[in-house]
Amino acid sequence: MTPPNALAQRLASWTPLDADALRAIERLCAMPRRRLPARREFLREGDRPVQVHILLEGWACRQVMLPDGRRQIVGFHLPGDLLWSPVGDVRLDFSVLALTPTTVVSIPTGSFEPFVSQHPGIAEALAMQERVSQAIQRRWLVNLGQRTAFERIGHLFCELLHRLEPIGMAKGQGFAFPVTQVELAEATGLTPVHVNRVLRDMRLQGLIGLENRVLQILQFSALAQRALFDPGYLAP
Amino acid sequence: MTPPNALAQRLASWTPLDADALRAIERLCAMPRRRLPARREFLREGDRPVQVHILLEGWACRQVMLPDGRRQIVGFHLPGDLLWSPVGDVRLDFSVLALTPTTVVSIPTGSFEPFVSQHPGIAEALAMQERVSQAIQRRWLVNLGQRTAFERIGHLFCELLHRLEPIGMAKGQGFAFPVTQVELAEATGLTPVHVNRVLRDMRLQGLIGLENRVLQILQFSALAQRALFDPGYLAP
DNA sequence: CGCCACTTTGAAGCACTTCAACATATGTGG
DNA sequence: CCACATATGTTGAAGTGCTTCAAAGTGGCG
Repeated sequence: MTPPNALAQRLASWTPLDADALRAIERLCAMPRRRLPARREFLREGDRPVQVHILLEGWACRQVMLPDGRRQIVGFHLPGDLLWSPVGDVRLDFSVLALTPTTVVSIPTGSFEPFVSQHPGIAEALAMQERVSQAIQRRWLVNLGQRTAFERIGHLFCELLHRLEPIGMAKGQGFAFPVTQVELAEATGLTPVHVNRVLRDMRLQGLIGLENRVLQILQFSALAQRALFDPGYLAP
Repeated sequence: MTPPNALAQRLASWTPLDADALRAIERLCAMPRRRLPARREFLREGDRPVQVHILLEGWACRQVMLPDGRRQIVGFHLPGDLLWSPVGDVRLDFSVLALTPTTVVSIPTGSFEPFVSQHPGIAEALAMQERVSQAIQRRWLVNLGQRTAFERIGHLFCELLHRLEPIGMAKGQGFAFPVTQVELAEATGLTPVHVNRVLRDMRLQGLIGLENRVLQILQFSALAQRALFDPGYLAP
């Protein structure tokens, strides 16, 4: 389904990569993979994973739980995303959950580090991808802090379209959207009930279509404008 | 006032550093410094700084502005924090503003990279500090998404006490707190009016004292409990 | 078929906002 | 050093965006 080299496609979108680097990435993705069913927890808060984990196929999310059961989704992961790379003996302060059936490749740090240092182009691409991830995280903070429910959801939809396009997972203005309304609520800091009402309004206004887990953004520019979406933070 | 080597103090709190590494940090901090008055913008959204900027003295904050004037503070910077290090040609998606008079040291990338690679201990300490910064960012997201006004403010106070302690900027349970109520509102996604009322409640309940820009946490464990604060994410 | 997860809608409530006014610090120029 | 302007803090009253509670409808899957 997804081309085997989602990672190569992502990295190449940041910096041009030569054939040598692309072959190296292929080799890396040939390492032991793991397939997970939807809704399976892959990494758990408190773990100290010793490998580099990269998502190759499917959607996943990062979440933090509070002791009283409240849960916040702090990010969505798409193919080519770095789920985690160990540093020192830092513990995971979040969990990673598959949202669809996924494929993850797990690379021993001992194989990953020389690989990166031997290919400066790849190192730079990884660094840029990391910076963009951080920018996305900041933008989520702005969303939760300053935006209305409509803006939060609209902004998320615009962001996802922009992230899915370069990896070939968008068809025109639409894409497969495996996130339930409950999860959408946990990502936007709203209640599922209110998410449902906002989605209804967006549909009634002809801005989006959402059926059978497929999201169509029918009027992108109108939605982007009302959600104050500016893609500048997603691409250097 | 602040010891000249706030950076050394911070890095050493992550990994033991030998005398050689400490001398190297001294040399680094001897590079051209800049002093800024309070409320001066240091880095501006859209900039492409070419140097590594490290905060040595004073408080600063990161903020993102929306086109309609709404503003979100996405983080507070304390002495020893890395304000920015350039990667590729990524643009800043946020601004950095001094909250007190500050001292910043700006190091050319050409001097910084060899310095890091020659001292693996420092590289590791920097990497851990970076990871903790990201964990803080995630925790802020959880705050804005899931927590009540009381919990947001209480959690922030607990976090700041924990961050200020290891750099010697806390006296017992108190510390200088240069953040205005307007800024506190912009950091917590609330209105200044409501921040004021929550602070009044905290005072009336004997949890905190806040006068003349000095914050006293009078009952830390009670505040931490009511704010669901768990310091695990701040230290490995 | 029947279960369970997800979606949808209504009605009532509340945490936080908005608006407005005043009080208190902070700073600045004459 | 005072007079004035401006930033910051404080309080009240009214409004609202979102939540909470409750119930019913829909769809996928063993």
